[in-house]
Amino acid sequence: MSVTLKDVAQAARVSVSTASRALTGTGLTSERTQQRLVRIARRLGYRPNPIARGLKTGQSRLVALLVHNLTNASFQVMAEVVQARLKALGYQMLLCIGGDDPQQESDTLTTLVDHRIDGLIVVPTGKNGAQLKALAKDVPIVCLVRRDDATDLETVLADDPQGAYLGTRHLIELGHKRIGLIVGRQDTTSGRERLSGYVRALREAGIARDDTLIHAGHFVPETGATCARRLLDLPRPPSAIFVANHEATLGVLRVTAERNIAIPADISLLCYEDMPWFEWHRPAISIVDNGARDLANLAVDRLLHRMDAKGNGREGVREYRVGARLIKRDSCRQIDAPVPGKSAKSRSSSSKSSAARSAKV
Amino acid sequence: MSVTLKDVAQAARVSVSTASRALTGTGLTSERTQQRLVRIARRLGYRPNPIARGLKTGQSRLVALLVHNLTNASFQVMAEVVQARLKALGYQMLLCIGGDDPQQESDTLTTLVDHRIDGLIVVPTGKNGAQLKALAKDVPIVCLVRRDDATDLETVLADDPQGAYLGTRHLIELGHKRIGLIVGRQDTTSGRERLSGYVRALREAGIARDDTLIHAGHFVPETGATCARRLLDLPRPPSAIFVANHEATLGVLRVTAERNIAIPADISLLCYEDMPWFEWHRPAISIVDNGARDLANLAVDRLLHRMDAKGNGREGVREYRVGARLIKRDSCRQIDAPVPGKSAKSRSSSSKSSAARSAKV
DNA sequence: CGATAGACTGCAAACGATTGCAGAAACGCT
DNA sequence: AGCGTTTCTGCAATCGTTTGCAGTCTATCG
Repeated sequence: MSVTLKDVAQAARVSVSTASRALTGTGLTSERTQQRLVRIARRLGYRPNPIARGLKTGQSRLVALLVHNLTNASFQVMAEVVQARLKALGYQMLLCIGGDDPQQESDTLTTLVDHRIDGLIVVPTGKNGAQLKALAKDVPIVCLVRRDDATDLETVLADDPQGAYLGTRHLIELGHKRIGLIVGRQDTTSGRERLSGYVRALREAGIARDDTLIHAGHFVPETGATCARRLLDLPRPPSAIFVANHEATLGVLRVTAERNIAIPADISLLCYEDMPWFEWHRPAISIVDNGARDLANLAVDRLLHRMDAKGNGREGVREYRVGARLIKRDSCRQIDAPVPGKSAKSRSSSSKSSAARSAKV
Repeated sequence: MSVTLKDVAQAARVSVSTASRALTGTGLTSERTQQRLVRIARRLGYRPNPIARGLKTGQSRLVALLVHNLTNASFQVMAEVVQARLKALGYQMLLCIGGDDPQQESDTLTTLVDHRIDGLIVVPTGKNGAQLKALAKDVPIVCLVRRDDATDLETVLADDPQGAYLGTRHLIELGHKRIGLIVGRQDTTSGRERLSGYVRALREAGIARDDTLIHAGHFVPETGATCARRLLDLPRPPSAIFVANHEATLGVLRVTAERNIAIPADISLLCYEDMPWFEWHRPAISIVDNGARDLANLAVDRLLHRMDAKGNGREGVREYRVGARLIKRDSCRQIDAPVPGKSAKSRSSSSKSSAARSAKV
């Protein structure tokens, strides 16, 4: 069917081994035959068979990326970045979707090593540490976004403590004193770390922590809705909500829309992790960007590094943090300074919705 | 490193060939040895090496899916569906992102066949027909969502004429007479077909086609914004907008928000292809669902079919349509019947935003 | 001019499976 | 018992590469 090395060798009247050496550029052939073979190979349209090559070399030119889903915007950009980087290097990406389910993760992992992947970037569920550790002996592995505490794998993490800190500080600087926090489950690293960043910012600003303003929950929109309602139903509702649970954002938005609460006039909103439509939304939604793109890039860097330095001793650094950054858009507003009689303009601009709110809430 | 067939054979004191036959279940071994070998293989943790197997059989157990991006929600669910189906069948999915760029598509295609993929599902750019056609001789291929007119490949398409027809009819049934259409480029199948569905519904209802209400453009949010503005700036603006260009939706939404136009009070909005947040948005956005999930499933079905019936003569059907369906949510409203003096309630509910609109538009 | 190093090249054995062919064993039949 | 079938097993080739080893050739040096 397709043209093989043998065909090229025959056409050039050399042996297969010479052809191989010339085309892989192992430098053990004379300049002249090398060039000649390259030319002939091109003319014949020779393309090496990765399967045959893989059988001999034990490499597949396949790198797998295992994420939970593709709904999460961060995973989307990670998949896109990883795929683009790898393709440029002549690798193909095997994209696997594990659904954050340990069983699926485990199955997938075994079939992946069966396929002799050359490397793996994985967002671990955290429940298959032993297996991952074992596989790491055969295949370079880099963990992404989450750490699997049962392993000592190299891990690329978002700087959630810092991100949450930056976000909270931003709100504080805008004059907010009562800041609601909607955050992820506290049995996840990101959930805990974001809470701690929030707390730190508060502490630095000398604002007392108020636990009625802090709500943790699952990574689903419903969480956002129920938490938002609780926050808004408080006797003294917050003037800003920091939704540090990406998946909860939709729920929060729905509740504010239902209650006709204007953003940012009535309440400021700061979210976590970007979505393509955030900047198209009116008001455009300010966020703390977890740096999905950078995370993916760094993960690829680290993976490539390990793939090159095959099996050399363990290195020093095993955990990398990618800086988070604040992207200010239009969903957070400056709280009127406590100086009276100067806030006429801003008040009037929000009067309509404030009225609507007091009427409905 | 890992346990090979030879190891199993040795442990069982049979030849490699017998082991192979027993484990692949080619039925040429006695029941007893078969069972024995299976047991031993399991005990030893034998897992066949797909690379070695692939070299001999010419199969890789790899199926590729080539889409334009992962931002589009339809592609996301397609990727998830395809991956899930394939995994269940013991295939791995190679996900490639071509960015709707012919050059990238072409490159990707060649490396994919290099890797001896067993099958390919592709959303074609339409510019590499010749190449696709050539590859189809070696690999089963199914086109998805778009047709490549230069080929006679089996193709799974959304029923866009019907979808657009359903959507338009829905709006007409709600009493709308002036329906703005924002649709995709007219050099794409979907762009043309959706326009035709719209026109047909209008014709059936005896509504004259008004070309000032029809805007076609690229598949980007900006298109939505500019088209929406044109529509709204019309002397007699439409009472409903049908955004039959998925990517344009964000732009439309932004413009209505900026101009404080209430949906559906001031204008009804019907979109095309679902997004996870559409039902969380307030108002929840009504859509015509293109059936991404069904499309993906059918594509997999057809591909598997071709992969089984390897190389048998061409069949009859080469084009499949997957039905679109209307999902009614809250962004389209019934236009007040032309009977006067009975519309007090609905008018009052929209009065605020109408006022705002007249003030700003 | 002969020896020797150096630079290329080819032979053949892998890699781990599948598979055609032929031999061996078991069985039934006359 | 002898023979033909049937059923199972093993040998060895094969898929397309890579690579250790040994051999050939040329050039250089004493």
